[in-house]
Amino acid sequence: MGQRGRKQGANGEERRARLLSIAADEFAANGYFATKVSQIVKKAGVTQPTFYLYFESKEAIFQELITSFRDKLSTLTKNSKLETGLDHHSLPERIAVGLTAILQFFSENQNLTKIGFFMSEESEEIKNQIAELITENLTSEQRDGYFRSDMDMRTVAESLVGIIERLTITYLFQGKKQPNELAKEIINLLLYGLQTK
Amino acid sequence: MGQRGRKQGANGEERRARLLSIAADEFAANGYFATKVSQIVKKAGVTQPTFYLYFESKEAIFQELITSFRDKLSTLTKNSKLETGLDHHSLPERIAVGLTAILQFFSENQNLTKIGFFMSEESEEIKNQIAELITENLTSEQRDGYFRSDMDMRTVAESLVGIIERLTITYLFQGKKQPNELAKEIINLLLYGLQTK
Amino acid sequence: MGQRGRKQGANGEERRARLLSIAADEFAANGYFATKVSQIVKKAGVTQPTFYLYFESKEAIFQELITSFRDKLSTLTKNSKLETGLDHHSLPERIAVGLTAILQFFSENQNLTKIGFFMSEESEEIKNQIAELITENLTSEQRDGYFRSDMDMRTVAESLVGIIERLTITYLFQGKKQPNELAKEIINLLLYGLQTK
Amino acid sequence: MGQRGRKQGANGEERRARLLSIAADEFAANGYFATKVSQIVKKAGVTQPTFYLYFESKEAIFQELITSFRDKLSTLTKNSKLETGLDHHSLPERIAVGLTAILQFFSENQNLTKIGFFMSEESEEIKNQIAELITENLTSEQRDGYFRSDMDMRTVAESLVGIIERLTITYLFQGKKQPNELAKEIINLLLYGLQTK
DNA sequence: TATGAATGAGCATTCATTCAT
DNA sequence: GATGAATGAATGCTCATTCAT
Repeated sequence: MGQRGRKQGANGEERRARLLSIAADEFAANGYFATKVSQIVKKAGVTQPTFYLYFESKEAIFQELITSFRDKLSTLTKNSKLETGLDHHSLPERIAVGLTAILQFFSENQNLTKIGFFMSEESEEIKNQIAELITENLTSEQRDGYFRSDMDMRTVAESLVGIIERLTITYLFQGKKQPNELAKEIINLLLYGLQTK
Repeated sequence: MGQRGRKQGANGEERRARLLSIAADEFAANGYFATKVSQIVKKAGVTQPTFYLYFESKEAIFQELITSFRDKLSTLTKNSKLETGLDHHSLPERIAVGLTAILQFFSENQNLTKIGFFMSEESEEIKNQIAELITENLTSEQRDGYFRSDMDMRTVAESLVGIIERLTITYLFQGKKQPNELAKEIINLLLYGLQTK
Repeated sequence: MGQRGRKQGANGEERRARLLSIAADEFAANGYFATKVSQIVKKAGVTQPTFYLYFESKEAIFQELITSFRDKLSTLTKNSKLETGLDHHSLPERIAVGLTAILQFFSENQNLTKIGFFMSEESEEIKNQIAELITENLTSEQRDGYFRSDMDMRTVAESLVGIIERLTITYLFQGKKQPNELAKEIINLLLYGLQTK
Repeated sequence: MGQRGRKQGANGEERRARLLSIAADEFAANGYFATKVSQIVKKAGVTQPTFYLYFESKEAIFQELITSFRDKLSTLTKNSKLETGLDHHSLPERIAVGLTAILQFFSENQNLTKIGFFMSEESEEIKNQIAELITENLTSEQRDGYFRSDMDMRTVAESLVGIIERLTITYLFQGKKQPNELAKEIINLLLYGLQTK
């Protein structure tokens, strides 16, 4: 036997997944344009035509990564909505749960996050979508009396997105802080502010 | 006569500035890779060799734009440092001054801001630099007792940078809010937080 | 059961014929180069390796179609030779018989005719061969006194081939005229000409 | 001086014309698909980008050749219309003038003729257009009493086109007959037919 | 100072064909 | 007999950059 001329256990699905993963590495490292199909296939140990066996085009594989990111993030964001009837004491830690999950996802999927959140033309759109979802959650929570009533929750949501994206890069991706730590700090800042007590 | 084949009053300096400005338009609109030197010169009404008379390369003109952005932003950020001895009442509006100036600059230089803040490989570096400067300011201000002492000012600075970048795109560039309005909202959020009073 | 993954009753011969027929469709519709083996097999519901089980190559299947056309046409042309001893009255309709048979064949085998007569590199050769055969017939018939003796029968034969090919496309393939009608018109023109009587 | 790195006297227009001419050679010899841009530029002694300096694409240069052929042929065909009031004696030689001009054009532009008349997807369209123009001429001439009134002139026109295309290939392009000879023979056949007098 | 003309180097994509099973 | 998977070898086209003038 010996699998001559073929990578160990490389059936179609695996090959596809492997290409997708390597493509994510490359796109994340070099950006869309500087990433060459030739590099991807080289690292995957296949030839160029094989690439086109699994993906329509370079653009298509990139889109697939983005869509994957967007879908997962959407779900996580929707799931982070607070239930009603919480008492104010438990609020911070309840919020932390959803935020930690999102940061955890970013932490575990750095390449995907870089691509979807920072390098694609759709990044803005994705962030807008997330901000929109967060706005819905916050507004609803504001009505439940969890937050000050004199603030525009869309602005808060956009700010939160900005904070998340920035701290994700500077702390999470650098391994300087853990998702739950970061979540707590963000919440601490956003709930109580900087003012001297 | 005498000006045939040449734009009215297009001496070297003007031509250079014109190229730089058009390049900023193009880079901001299409990104680095999708912007072609051929497009820039076409819009500028000059030939390709002329472009290389003024700029070393496509990369070089891009860098020049970035450097210009970085320098101006650095200066503004440094200038936003608070003087000592302020009383707590005037704090918010004093902070707003510097922040407004920065947002004003972004608002008036959208192309440059897009390029320097959102599309270049140096964007991270620039934001880090800004965050560093802000951290210094905040830490100093914290020591002056303006802010809670139990918060890591680097994290706050990074958060602030994130908020600024996000609101710049979603509100400032859309013309939805003015620099000073936005500055106030940001400060309001960061000083007092979301908690129900 | 037992036929799973295989078209009902698709034994080797049938499958081969099916591929041949579909290939004829495709070649006739799109030409040699624009026809892809992948298309042919897709329409035939088989895989590419199966194609190569029945045919040496894309070129080979094309050649087989051409050869088939050429052989059938040769036979028909040879059969259209007039017998000796005809009287001049019956001449036109006797000629019409052979010509009709050829046009009938074209009409019933449009794909094959397009391929063999109009799209292959051998088309010229095929037409030459037909012209040669017709020349023999005409010359023989000229010797029998059926035609003017002052005309070069090779030129006439080539002209006839030209007329046939043109009217085949413009009338026969469009369904505008029937083989026997067309035959009569051609003969009418070639025998009596355009001159005002 | 010495024109180093540049072909003798190769300004833009000449280069373009040279490429066009070589492309005509190649297309005529090998067909559209088998002709590679790389071959054309090699024979022209330029690089591939130079090709794209003058032509949008391989398709575009091919179309330019076809359009050129079509336009010239259209003009010649229109010019071949007979004036009214000719007496029947001079008819044949008057017809011969226009036909000779067309054949002369084919003879002097073999490559262009091959491409436009025999190898392009538009060939049918071009022939139809020519047949249409000829039909107009013939019908008008028929009304002037030059031709039998019981024949459908569209059919005759198509037949004439068929004859012309065939004899062009077999006699003209082979150098076996001159345009005027061929014109006379065609007219002789079409006017008087094959019948024994 | 300015340009018409040219190119080196590269890239995404295609397709007929072939193994190993 | 049949196929899932793979590829060798091209090919059209692009673009930043540079001469010769």
